[in-house]
Amino acid sequence: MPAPSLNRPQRAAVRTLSGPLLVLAGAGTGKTRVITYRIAELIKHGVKPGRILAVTFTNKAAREMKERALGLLGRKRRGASAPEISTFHSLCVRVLRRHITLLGYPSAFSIYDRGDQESVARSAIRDIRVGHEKLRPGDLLAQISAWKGASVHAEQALELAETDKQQLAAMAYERYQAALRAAGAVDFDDLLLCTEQLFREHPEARFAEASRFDHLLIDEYQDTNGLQYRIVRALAERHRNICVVGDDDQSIYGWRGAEVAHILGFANDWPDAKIVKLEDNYRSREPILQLANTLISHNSARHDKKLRASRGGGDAPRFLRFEDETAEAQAVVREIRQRIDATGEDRVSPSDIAVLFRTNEQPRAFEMELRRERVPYVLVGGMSFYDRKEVRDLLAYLRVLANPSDEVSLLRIINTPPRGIGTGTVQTLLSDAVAQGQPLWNVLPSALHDGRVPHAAAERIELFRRMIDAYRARLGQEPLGDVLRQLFDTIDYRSELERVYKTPADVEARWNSVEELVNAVAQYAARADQPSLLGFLEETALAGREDMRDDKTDKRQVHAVTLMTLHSAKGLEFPHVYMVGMEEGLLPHQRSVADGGQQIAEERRLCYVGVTRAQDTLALTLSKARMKWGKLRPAIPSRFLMEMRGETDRAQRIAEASSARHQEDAAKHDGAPKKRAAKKRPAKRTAKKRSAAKPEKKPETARRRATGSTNT
DNA sequence: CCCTGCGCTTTTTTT
DNA sequence: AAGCGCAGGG
Repeated sequence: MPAPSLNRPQRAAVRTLSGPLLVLAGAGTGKTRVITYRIAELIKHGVKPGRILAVTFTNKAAREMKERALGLLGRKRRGASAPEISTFHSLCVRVLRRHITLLGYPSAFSIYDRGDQESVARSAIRDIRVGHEKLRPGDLLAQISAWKGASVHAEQALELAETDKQQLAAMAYERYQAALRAAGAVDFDDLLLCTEQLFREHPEARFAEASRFDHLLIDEYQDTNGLQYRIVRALAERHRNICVVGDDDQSIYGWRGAEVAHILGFANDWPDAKIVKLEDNYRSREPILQLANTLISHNSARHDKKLRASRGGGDAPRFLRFEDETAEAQAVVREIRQRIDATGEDRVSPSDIAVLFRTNEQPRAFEMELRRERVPYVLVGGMSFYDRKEVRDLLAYLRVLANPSDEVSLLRIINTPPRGIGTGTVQTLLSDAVAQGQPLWNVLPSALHDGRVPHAAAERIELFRRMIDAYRARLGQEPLGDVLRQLFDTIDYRSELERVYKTPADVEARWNSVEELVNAVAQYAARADQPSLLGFLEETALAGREDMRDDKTDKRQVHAVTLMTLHSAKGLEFPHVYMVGMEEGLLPHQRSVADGGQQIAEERRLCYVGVTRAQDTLALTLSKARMKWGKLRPAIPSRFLMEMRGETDRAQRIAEASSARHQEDAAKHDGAPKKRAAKKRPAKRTAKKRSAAKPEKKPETARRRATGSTNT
């Protein structure tokens, strides 16, 4: 790796080897490079690598940083201990593995991902409903996440809840959390929440963890939430060697509880902090940076800084408008094709191109066109390997082996493949489990004596239970890969695939995933120091959204156009960027238009992040109309397009038009349920049936009702 | 118990 | 347009 020289402020940051250090750095100024060089510098000055902890935003960033830091030190050091570089979540998992029993969780706790969380959320809200005021799993999870980010536990949420919806969510939160605890499971937020609680309630554990490191470095500090902030403080208060790096203009995770106040208040938290500003942008050509600077200047509450472009020249960014999203995708993809096919200096490698968008439904049209034009592409954050149904099924088996209390996983596999244990039987057993306050797994043996469970089903359950137990017993004894292969053989998953999927090609594709999973386990077993099923599951849970580190996929990706959301693009750069769907309702997103102020500012930062990803060329595209639920809707150009060109008045008018339209939509949305309720007889009937138990939708009654149903 | 088809709802970003 | 829940037949 060539070592480009550092400029003066960068050097100053790298050479500050102790004490609190804040690096306030704009986009493309070499933030990550400062951290990497500083790690290498510390080691050169005799700090043991193992005493350094660096925290990054993604696992991918962590891997890359580790590579580079070790590269700077030369190969001979590779054998020695390495600095610890990981995400907050990985860090917390490791802490919790050592201490979580102090909090009453099993040491083999499961980590629930989004899909698992939705299952739990769904059953938590099942009968919490007042009038037409209902809660959707997604809404509940968002609210819970917001509370957890602010360290609000379930019991406190009830008191804090203000709106009716929040009241409902608070009640569901209690159930949700109870279900997780009963399953010996934690969700992603719990990883942080539990760690914070551990540090607060068990000083000896905090001391042990804080003593592992003498230097702490944190990248993307503007995106830390309250939990992360307190964990950082707990870890750094002893040695005070804390270096944080970030850019307040790139704070885009406010919805997850991130607060810019943490980076802006760093100097207050650590009064002796040294502050370094980086304002020389080495990434983007001057006209691109100009656009970005003008755009972000529309945000009022920010640390004022102007980025200087060190790369002059370059084309002015283009603004392109199309009839609809199909035309938009066609035009962009056709242009990409031409750039790839060009000869000589104009030739562009697919991997130098990125298409950035706001929401996950946008790439659909682009995928279609890219396939049609046979342009290689990678969709980042889309359906990953670990989201495939067959992989999730088999992973559920593994998770039950590791932790039989894991109810979501147990429910998923108890009749997959179908083995004659129907929903009726499962419901009976589930209510037994609830009545006895036991995990479902523990009441399975009682099925044989439970008169309500059909004899045939009870026998199937017993077979299933013994099978799982037998494999559990083999876990520590035989190689992991062998055990799993035989397990998948025993349940005859191959036949299940043949039954469900009609064409041989489908079956083959699905079976390939199964084999890939077995391979992934084998690879893990070969790589890990002390391979364990738990370790494997932990890796898949934390890195699941990323692509598997499969050589084949890696090679394909090297030559592919990147499709991703603006959020995933943070920290990356591409020579050629297309920002698509630059419309009101998408960017800024509808839900931010509703709230105005704060939220629009975050959308503006998101747009800023997008623009500053581009090195050489940038195209911003939009459609005049866009399909929504099968209907074509006219679109308003994004106010940000006007803002970045300095047309502030026009931007203002668009903002007004956009809110007006949002009001209309909201009115329509509110009116619709009335119509539906009036139109539909069946709806009335259900309402009548329930009416005996269902009073008006008052908050207090709502609480009583839903609390009552918690017991059932 | 298991499968199919119909109708209803659907509005963001992710470790 | 698509995924989910529910009803009805094998």
